[in-house]
Amino acid sequence: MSTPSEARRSQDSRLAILEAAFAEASEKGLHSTTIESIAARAGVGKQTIYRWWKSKAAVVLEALEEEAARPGRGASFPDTGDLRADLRTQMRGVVRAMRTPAFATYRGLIAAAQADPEIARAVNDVIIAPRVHACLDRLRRAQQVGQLDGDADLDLLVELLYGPLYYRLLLQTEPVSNAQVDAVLAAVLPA
Amino acid sequence: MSTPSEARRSQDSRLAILEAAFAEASEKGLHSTTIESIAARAGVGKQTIYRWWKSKAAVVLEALEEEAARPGRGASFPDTGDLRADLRTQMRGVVRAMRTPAFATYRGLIAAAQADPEIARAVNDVIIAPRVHACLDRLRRAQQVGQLDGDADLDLLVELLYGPLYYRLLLQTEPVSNAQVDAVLAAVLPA
Amino acid sequence: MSTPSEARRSQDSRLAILEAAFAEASEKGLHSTTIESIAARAGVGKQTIYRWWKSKAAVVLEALEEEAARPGRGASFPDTGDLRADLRTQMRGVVRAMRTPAFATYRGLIAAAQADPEIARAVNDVIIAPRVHACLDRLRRAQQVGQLDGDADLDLLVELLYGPLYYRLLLQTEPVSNAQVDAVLAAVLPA
Amino acid sequence: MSTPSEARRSQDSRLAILEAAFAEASEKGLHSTTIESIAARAGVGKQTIYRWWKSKAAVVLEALEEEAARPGRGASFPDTGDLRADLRTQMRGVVRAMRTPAFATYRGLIAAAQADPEIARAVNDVIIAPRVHACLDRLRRAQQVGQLDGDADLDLLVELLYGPLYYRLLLQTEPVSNAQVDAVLAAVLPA
DNA sequence: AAGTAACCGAGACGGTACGTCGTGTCTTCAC
DNA sequence: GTGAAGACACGACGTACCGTCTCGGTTACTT
Repeated sequence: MSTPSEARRSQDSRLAILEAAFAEASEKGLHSTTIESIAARAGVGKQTIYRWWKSKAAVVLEALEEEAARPGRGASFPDTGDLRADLRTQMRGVVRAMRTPAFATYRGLIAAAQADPEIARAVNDVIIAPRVHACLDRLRRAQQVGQLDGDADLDLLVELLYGPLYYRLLLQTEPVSNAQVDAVLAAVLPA
Repeated sequence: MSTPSEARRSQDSRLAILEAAFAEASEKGLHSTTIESIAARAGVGKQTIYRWWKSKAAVVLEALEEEAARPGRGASFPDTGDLRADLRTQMRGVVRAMRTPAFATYRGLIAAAQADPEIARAVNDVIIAPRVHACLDRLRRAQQVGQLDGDADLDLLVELLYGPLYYRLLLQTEPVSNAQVDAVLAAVLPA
Repeated sequence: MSTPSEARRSQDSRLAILEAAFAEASEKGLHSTTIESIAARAGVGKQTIYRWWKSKAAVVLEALEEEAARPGRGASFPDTGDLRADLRTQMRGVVRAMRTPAFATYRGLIAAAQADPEIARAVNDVIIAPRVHACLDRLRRAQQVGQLDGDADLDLLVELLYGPLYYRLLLQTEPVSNAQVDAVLAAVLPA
Repeated sequence: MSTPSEARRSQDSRLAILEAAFAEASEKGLHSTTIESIAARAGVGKQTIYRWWKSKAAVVLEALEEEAARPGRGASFPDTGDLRADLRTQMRGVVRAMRTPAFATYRGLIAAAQADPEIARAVNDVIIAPRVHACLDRLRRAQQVGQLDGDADLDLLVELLYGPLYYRLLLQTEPVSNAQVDAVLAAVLPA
C-alpha cells in the first residue's frame, strides 16, 4: 500500500485516518463514505490519504484489519475436542457477527471487490484466508482423531459450511440464523 | 417501475435505453456505467431515464431481464427423470454462465444490492427467485418419484448446492469449476 | 465568452455571478478572489461559471463592465468648449476614480493581463479603447475649432496625458494627484 | 531579505536558486513559476528558499538583479553632451529591452506588485529608482549646461518621457517602438 | 579534536483551490 | 404532453502548491 518513504510516515495521521474511516463506514456505509469525509473527520489533508492508499476501500479494509487485530477478535477456532460442537459455536458466532455494523462494512468491501481485483485480493488475504485456514486446521485435527474421514475433502467442507451463510448474506434471500447453521451442520456432518 | 402514463410511452426510447444500458455495463462494468453514458449512447434525454426507472441498477436489471427473455435463456430446469444428472447439467450451465460478461453485470447488481435494499429486492424477484423456484419444482418432482426423501429440507438443499458456487464467485477465493459442481453433488446427494 | 447555447442560459445565475464577482473583487482584491468564493456567494455551481467564462478575470471584467454600464458611468467626455478645462475636469475625475476600490479591481485586471493575452485584449476592448476614443473625439473637436494644431498627433497626445497617470498608478512610485494632472497639462498643452 | 546567520549561508544553493528562478520565469512566466518548481530545478529543499526569501517574487527579483549586474547592464545613462541624442539612445535601448524575455519577467513582477505592496517597494528600490536617478542626474547635468530651463520640473519630465512607454507596455494598446520614442521626444523636448 | 549548532536536501504534513465528472432536477423547444 | 437536449445546484473527485514541520547528513564555528 505504500510507495513514499515509510520511515517518515506520521503514525498519528495513519491512526486518525483508520479510526475515522472505520467510524464513517460504520455510520454511513462504505458507499457513502468519501475520502473527503474521512480526511475531514481525521483532521488530515486528503493528499495524506491518497499518498498511502489507492482507494477508500483500501483504507477501510486496513481500518477493519486494525480493528480485528484487537484482543480476542482473531481468526482462532474453538477446539473442545468435539468438532460438531465447535463448528456450531463458531458458526453461530459468525451469524451473530453478520448482524453487526462492522459486518455491513465488510459486506461493502465484498461489493467493492466485484469491480476491483486489487480489493478482491486484499479482502481475501486480510479477512477470508486467515479464517479459512483456522477452520481447515480445526478440520485437520478432527481428521487426526478420527472424527472425520481421512479422505474427506476439507476445502469442499468449508465451502459447504459457509457457502449457505454467504449465499443468504449476499443474495439477501432471507436472514442468516442459528437454525440455518444447525440444518447445514446436520446435512454436512451426519452423525 | 412506472408512474407516468405508460400508454404514451415511447417503445423506441425504452428499447434504445435497455440496449445501451446492457452494452455499457458489459463493456465497462456496472460501476462505471453512468446514467449519462446510457442516455448519450441511447440518444435519449436523461429525463427519459429518470422518468421510468429509479436508478441505473434498475435500468440494467431490466436490460438483463430483456436479454434473458430470449429463446432458451429462461429459468427452466432440465428434467430427464434422473435428478443427479439434471442438477449436474444445470449447475454446469451455471458455471459456464458465470464466466460470461453478462454475468459480470449480474455480479455488479449483487454488489449494488449490498447498499440498496430496493435493488436487493428487485434482483431477487427478477433473477434469483424464479430460478430457485424452478429448482425447487424439480426437487419436489424428484421427491414424488422417491429419488429424494419425503422429509428432505428442499430450501436447505438449494443453499447447499448453490451456496458454494456463489461463495467462490463473490468472495473470489478461486474460480468456479465443473469439478466443484461434481464434488458438491457427491457430498450433498450421496448415492 | 460563450460556447453552449446562449438561449437556454439562466439570466438569474448570470447576474448573481457578476454581482458576487464584483463584490468579492472589491472586498478582497482580484488575486484572492476565487472561482469557488464567487460561486458560493452567488449561490451557484462552479460549473456554471466554468461553462460561460474561461477565467476569473473574464468574470470580473464582465462584472466591471456591467457596473460601468450604469447611468452616467460611461466613457463620455465633458465638452464645455474649453479643451484645457475639459481635460482638467476629466483627468481629475480619473485621479479620483483611481482611489476607489473598483479601480483596485481594474488594476488587478491589468496585472492579470500581463500573463494572459486574452485578458489583455478584453481589458482593452471593454475599458480602455472606449475611453481613448471618447478622448480622441474631444481632441478632434478641439482641432476643428482651432484650439489645437491641425497636424497635432492626437494618439501621441493621449499617451502623453494619461501615460504619466498610469506610470504612477502601476509602478507605484508615488500617488497620483491633481497637482500631477495640472503639471502634465501645463507641459503638454502650453497656453 | 535575511534573518538567519548570513555567514553560514550556502552560496552554491543561493546561486542555484537564482539561476533556476530566472530560467523558470523566463520559460513559463512568473505566474506559473512556483516555489516548488524552483526548488526542484535548483536541487534544493523548499525550506532553503523560504528561509531566505519571503515570496517567489522576491527570489525572481533578486535573480533579475543578479542578471542585470552583468557587464554593461547597469542603470548608467549615456552622456555625449547632447541631451536629446542621449535620451534617444537610452530610450531606444529601453524599447529594445522591452522585447526581451527578461522583460516579460519584469512585467510579471510589476503585475505581482499590484497585489503586494512589499513587492511594489522592492521592484521600485531595485529596478526603477536607480534608473530614474540616473536619468535625473543626466537631466540635471543638461540643466547645468543650459540645455534645459533652470526651473524645469525634472520629475515631471521623467514621467512624460517614460509614461508613454509603460502605458503601451502594460496596457498593451500597441507595441512600443522607436517611432514612439521619437514622437515623445519631439513633443516633450521641443527644439 | 570533539562537540554542537546551523544549514542543507528531502519530502510528509494540514490546507485551499483547482477544474472535471456525475448526480438528479428543471427549463426550453420540436413534434 | 412526451421526448431530446442540456443548463442548473450540488458534492466529490484526484491534483497542484502553499507554507510549516520533521528528519538525517553534512559543515564550520566553539571550547
